[in-house]
Amino acid sequence: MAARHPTSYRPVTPVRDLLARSGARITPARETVLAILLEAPRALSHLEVEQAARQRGLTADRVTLYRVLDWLVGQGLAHRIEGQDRVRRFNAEAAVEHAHAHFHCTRCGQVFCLEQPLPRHKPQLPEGFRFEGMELTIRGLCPTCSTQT
Amino acid sequence: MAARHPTSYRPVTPVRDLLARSGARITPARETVLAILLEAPRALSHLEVEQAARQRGLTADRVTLYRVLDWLVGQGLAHRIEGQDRVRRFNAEAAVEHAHAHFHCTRCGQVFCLEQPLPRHKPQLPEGFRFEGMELTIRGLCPTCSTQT
DNA sequence: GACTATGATGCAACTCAATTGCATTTGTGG
DNA sequence: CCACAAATGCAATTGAGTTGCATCATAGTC
Ligand SMILES: [Mn+2]
Ligand SMILES: [Mn+2]
Ligand SMILES: [Zn+2]
Ligand SMILES: [Zn+2]
Repeated sequence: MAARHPTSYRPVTPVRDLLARSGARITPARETVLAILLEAPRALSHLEVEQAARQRGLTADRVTLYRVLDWLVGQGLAHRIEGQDRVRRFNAEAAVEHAHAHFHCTRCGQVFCLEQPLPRHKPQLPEGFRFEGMELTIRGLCPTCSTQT
Repeated sequence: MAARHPTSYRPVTPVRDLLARSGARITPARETVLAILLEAPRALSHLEVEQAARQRGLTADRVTLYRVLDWLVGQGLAHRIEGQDRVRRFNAEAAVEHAHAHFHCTRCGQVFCLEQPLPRHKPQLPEGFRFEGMELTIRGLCPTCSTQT
């Protein structure tokens, strides 16, 4: 409920709401990073998250951002895409389940989430293998890069 | 054709044959690495290749192995799988086209090539995106790891 | 078989994302 | 407001992969 003291008042944003469900602490770093991921049109690298965080006035250490990103993934609030360039990228888990493919631009490195759903059925695996999840990544050129020399 | 001098005789193995087609030089490092990849039952990391190479008596530098692996990929003689652990793994391009999925064990890190073919059709992409290729990686536990505590 | 040009290798230093250990700070339930 | 677990900051470290440049070896030519 709203506090009486204006200085302690903080609106319950959707972001804080999402974080609250985890039962863990709501910290500025977690709030800011999740907000960034939710608003991003594509998956962001740690570096991109760091820059966006600075723009929002967050002065968190690089390591904290790494830890926040990992934590968000662990909470199911974000997912992680492994690029072809050894850089991990993240975006918020949309309300819709994470069952979409990703597009990795081989020129600029950007990663886009595609509408393209993954094959719905679990793939046939040889005897003894246990399924956990799958990732479909398409390589190619993004609209910007494909129109350049 | 076979040389007359036994000391200079070298059999034309399938490996040398494959390398010869590239038009580039046939070197011990290239021969050994390609042989290793061809015989491997799964995709190997640079480190695994290095160890296998040592066992075969090849004393090549780490950097050379990196360069050989890249070169093999460039020649279409091998393909590269990007793991979830920021480690690249390689295996020889089978005679059959490389259109199979890979399985990445989340416990031991091993990568297996699956029979499972990729979706044959190019996926539908939003306007402006250009397709180059795709990679389907399944996460889970390998037979060995799935039977352990 | 020796000669040579060019492509391959060795070596050391470097890059860069990500991780770890530990001291300090901070969010939150009571 | 307090206590304490949880989160953060900082510095050092890891580990895969890359780069520049000097040296060496393959394969074509004589
Ligand atoms: Mn996504
Ligand atoms: Mn394969
Ligand atoms: Zn691009
Ligand atoms: Zn395993």
